[in-house]
Parts: sequence; structure tokens; C-alpha cells
Amino acid sequence: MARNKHPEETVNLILDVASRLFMEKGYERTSIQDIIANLGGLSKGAIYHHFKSKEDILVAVTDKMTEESNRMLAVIRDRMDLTGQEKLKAIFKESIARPVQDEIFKVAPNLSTNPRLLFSVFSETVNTAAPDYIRPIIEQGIADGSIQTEYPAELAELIILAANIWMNPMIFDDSVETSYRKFMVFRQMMRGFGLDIVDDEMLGRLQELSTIYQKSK
Amino acid sequence: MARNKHPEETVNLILDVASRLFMEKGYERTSIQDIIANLGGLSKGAIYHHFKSKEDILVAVTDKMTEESNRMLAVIRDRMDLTGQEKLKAIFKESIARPVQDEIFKVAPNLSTNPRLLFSVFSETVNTAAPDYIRPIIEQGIADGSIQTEYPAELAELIILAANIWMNPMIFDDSVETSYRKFMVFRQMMRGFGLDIVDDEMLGRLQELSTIYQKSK
DNA sequence: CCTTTTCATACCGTATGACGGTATGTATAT
DNA sequence: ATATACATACCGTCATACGGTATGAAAAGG
Repeated sequence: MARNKHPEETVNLILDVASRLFMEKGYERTSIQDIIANLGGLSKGAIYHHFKSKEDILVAVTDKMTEESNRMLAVIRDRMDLTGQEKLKAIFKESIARPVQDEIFKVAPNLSTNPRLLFSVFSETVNTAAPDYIRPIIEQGIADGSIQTEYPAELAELIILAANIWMNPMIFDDSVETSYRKFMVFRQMMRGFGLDIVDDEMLGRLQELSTIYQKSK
Repeated sequence: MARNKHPEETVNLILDVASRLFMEKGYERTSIQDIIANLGGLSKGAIYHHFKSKEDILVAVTDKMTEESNRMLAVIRDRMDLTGQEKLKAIFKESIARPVQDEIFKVAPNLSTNPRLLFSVFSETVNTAAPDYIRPIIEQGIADGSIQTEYPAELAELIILAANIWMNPMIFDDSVETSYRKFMVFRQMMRGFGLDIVDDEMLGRLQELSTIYQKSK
């Protein structure tokens, strides 16, 4: 194969394969050779034509993983019909309701043996999700009176870290029982900040998610 | 060099050198050769005699880093004169008061470009600090009435993650200002759990620490 | 009590294979 | 005609394995 009319298909193929392998075997235990072997004829030259390093592939994979989630966050952030607090609640509800989650949970073993991928998700949460999406919402909440804090940036970070990292059963390999308990603690924490964004419907869904993950092991 | 009568000195030497390099250059950017070059005559064979892999050295380095902190945690945990809540306060005070911290802050650049070391600290916090030290204290607090929660294990994890990871300026590369603000949010969070373990004296010390770290950059 | 033997352990130095990355060549689409 | 999309051969570095040597300490023999 020499030249492709649609190079972005090649890019996507590389990302799909890399994504799968990074999840299955871990970033460090996945070699460039492993990726090539699953590319169906493509070679090392193809990879290094589209990506400048293995690390670069990891960044792209993480971006793709969070892309959809970020789109959802942007939509809710930019709605005009909700208070800050209501937006937080909407985000929380959405993020545990989306079916994509199910797929991810089925493919992925836990991230607790995958430092680089975990770190990548961690960085994304701190550097993008918190400042670009949660923080503006909290600031709106301060303005409209639905949230009280003097420290919007820090509160945003703490909340999203707790939700995205600590409560992520992929990362902590939690049982259904533990997920439920974390959820209850999270709820109490949010109430401590004057935020009532967790209802029983969400709780049911969360247990469902954990069950899916447990079964796939 | 021939043979050492006290092999643990060799082990310590290796750990000291590795520790320094992992902090300075990052785990992944430190090669075994780099370590050897700073060992003063010792060879590759010596390293692989005492450690079975590079990864194994990282684990040992992390253990050594947290060893002293864990001893302190054990002492406070086992005291008989304090309530659960008082113990939490004592731990928090101790952990920001110890002078060792100053040294670490001086040597270490931020961990935000050192995924493996960060992950190692993260794992230690979740797998040891939380269950072995904080959790029993919270359970005591439940028994003596100074702490109210139905979920001691999860509360322990959340608190220690917030304190050890989120509030660690080495990890997040926080300014003095940001450290202060995180501290205030943490205080509010703890109050939300009915815990009043943060006083103004601690606050001063925390700003001091951040200043030390900032200066060393 | 001294010497010799035995054995485990500390350490050396090189070989090896895998890996990430690069330089260069070539065919194809525009 | 030229830039792009790849292929291929190759490089340097790295972690690790491993055969071998030096040394200490304990046990056995005198």
C-alpha cells in the first residue's frame, strides 16, 4: 500500500488499535511493534508519519476518549435555562447515564496497573475538565446564588477529581458495594458544600455500571 | 570494589542514588546506567544482585519515602489519650510540621512530569495509608462518638487522597496562593463531614512550605 | 586453639534482544 | 511537478540475563 486517499482513516485506525492495546495490555507493555502487528499491513513509517512519538499517540488516545464527554460538558455549560447547581446535577446525571461507559467498562481491565494511562486521564481532568467546564459553571453558580464558595477553581478541581478519578471503578477496581459506599460519601461531601446534586435514580444507575464492570472481569 | 561486609549499606546507597535521580530526572528518564554512574565504582551486577528489576527499585524508593511518615501515623493511631477526631487533627498537624518535608521540597521538581513516581505515591496512599492508618482512626472516632459516618473505609480514602495528593504542591505545582485556597476548600470539606481539624497555625505553616517549594524552582 | 575446607553471598562485566525512533526511498494523489 | 502517504532498513539505548570471580564466615579437621 502506498498512498491513501483518506489519511484520516489511517489515523483513526492507528488510534483505535493503540487505544485497544493500551487498555488491554497497558501503555508501557504495548510496543510500537504490537500496534503495527494489528494494523493490517501498515508499517512503522505510517505511524511515525502521522504521530511524532509513542507518547503523542497516548495523548491522542486520551483526547479521543474524553472528546465526547467534553462535548457533553460544553453543551451543559452553555445552556441558558439552568442555574449553576442545576448544571452540576445535570452533568453528574449525564456522565453516569451514557451508554458509551458500558462499552469502555467491558473492554478495559483496571487502570491500577496502567500508570501512564491513568496519569493521562488524571492530567486531562485537572488541566481541561476542571478549568474549562466545571469552574465556569461554579462561577455562574456563585453569580446566580445557587453555589456558595470563595474558591471556584479549587472547588471545581476537587469535585471533578473525586468524581472522575476516585469514583471511577476502572481505576480503583471497586466492587458494587464499594462503589455504592463511595457514592454515599461523595453525596455527603457535596452536601457539605451546600450542593444537593445526587438523587436516588442516579444511585441505581451507578450500581448498574459497577455490575457491568464486575461481570466483564 | 571487592565485597562489602555490610550489604545493606550498598542497598541504601543504591536507594539513595536512585531516589535522588528519580526525583531530579524522573523515573523513566533515569537509566540503570545513570544510577551506576553515581554509585562510585559499583556495577550493574551489584544492582541486579540486590534488586530484581528497575521497577523493584522504584517500589523500594517509595517505601523508604513513606516509611517515616507511616511510623508517625502508627504512633498517633496507637495513642490512647486522643479521640478519633483529635488523632486526625494531630496527623494533619504533624504531616505539615515535619522538617523533612523541607528537604524533599528542595530537591524535588514537580511530579507532574513524573507519572511513575506519582503513581507510586498514589498507590501507597490508597493501599497503605488509608486502610492501615486513617481507617482505624475513623473507626475509633465512630466508636467514641467524635466522628459520624457509615463508611469509614471510603471516608478515609477520600480524606487522605485529598490531603496527600490533591494538596501536595509537589504534584500539582501550586503557587502559595493556590495552596492556601486549596487548604480553605479542604477545611470546608472536612467541616462538611463534621470534622474540625484545621486551625490557623497549620495554615501559616502550609504557606511556609509552599514558599520553600516555590523558591527552589 | 589454629588451620583448612566448604559454601553462601557480594559483586563484576559483557552479551542479548527488544524497543523507540530516524533516514531514506518510492509510489500515488492532487 | 510536487507534496504526501507510506515502506524498509537501520541506529543507539536500554533493561535484563548470566557466567564468572572475590570474599567472608562457619564448620570440620588437626
